[in-house]
Amino acid sequence: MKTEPLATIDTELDEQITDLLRQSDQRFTKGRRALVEALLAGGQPMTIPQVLKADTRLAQSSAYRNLVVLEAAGVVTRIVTNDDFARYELAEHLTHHHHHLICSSCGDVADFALDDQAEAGLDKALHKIAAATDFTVEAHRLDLVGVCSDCD
Amino acid sequence: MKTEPLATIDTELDEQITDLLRQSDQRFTKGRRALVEALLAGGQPMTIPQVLKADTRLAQSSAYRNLVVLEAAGVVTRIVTNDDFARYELAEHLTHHHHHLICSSCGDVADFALDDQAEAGLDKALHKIAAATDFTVEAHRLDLVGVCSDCD
DNA sequence: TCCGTAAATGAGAATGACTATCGCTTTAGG
DNA sequence: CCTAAAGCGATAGTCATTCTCATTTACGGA
Repeated sequence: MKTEPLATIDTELDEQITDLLRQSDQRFTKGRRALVEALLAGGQPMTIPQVLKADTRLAQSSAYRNLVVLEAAGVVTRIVTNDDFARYELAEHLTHHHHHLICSSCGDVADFALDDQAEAGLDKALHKIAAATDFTVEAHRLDLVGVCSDCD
Repeated sequence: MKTEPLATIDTELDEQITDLLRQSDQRFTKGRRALVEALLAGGQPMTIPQVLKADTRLAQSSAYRNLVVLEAAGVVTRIVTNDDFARYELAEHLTHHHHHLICSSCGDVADFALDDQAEAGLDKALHKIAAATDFTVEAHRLDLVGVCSDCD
């Protein structure tokens, strides 16, 4: 595995990820670093084929396996839309809270953020709901479903 | 295909569905009616195995095929979580706008509604976002992810 | 009511994203 | 430098979902 990163993982991020992995008794290996770099460079949730294409040094089986490891460690998030492939992106606590624009035609996903006021209002409403159910709420997920400009 | 419905489709709903299907050049056949009845009786998003178990007269291949037809016609909605099975429920315009509580452990899904004020605020914020993107927004999807009481 | 045709059905085969296996390689750490 | 455990990657396997196709059903005209 050579080292010609698609994107640079700064020291802070590196330490955060190393830490998260260590908590799952896992190492931040070159292959896993390459995955994170590819996701970082991608700038949007990526399917495994996209990741493999972005960095042809990655083996398919290892990519699948390591993305599972990274997800279990809380480093990446798996997003599942209606198309055939799952998508991955860096977890929110390594980036920032955001939401998704999902194309109902091609399944592509882009990120967007709600303004603070709207997010706060949403949070408040959600807390009320959470309190009224027997669910232990961990997170909320807000997606906009539509048709992207490519498919239009 | 006998007729011993799990739930009763009232005349209005029947007409709505027949209409939706007709718009896709499809008929509201007995098998499709049985699917809708099973979903209606289920009261929550159901996997195909659950549907088949609820009505053993249904053939697996037909259930899969007809749920695709019903989805294309806008009669049902396909919900995909992180577990292995897709789930289906009656489309919102046949029921009412609502959201989902998704169990991150078992994948089970329950419905909930936001109070009107919160929903209105969310809608407003979302419209602003939609206007700022090159997405043609069709719908929004808000899920709460957590752990259900069974898995806790 | 009786056909003829087109759609729907259902049993089984095929597809393909994803997972498991397993021998080889790399790494940590004494 | 050595050793044991962890990671790697090629390949085989799994299983939800889709496809195939022969049979059955149902709509519409005569």
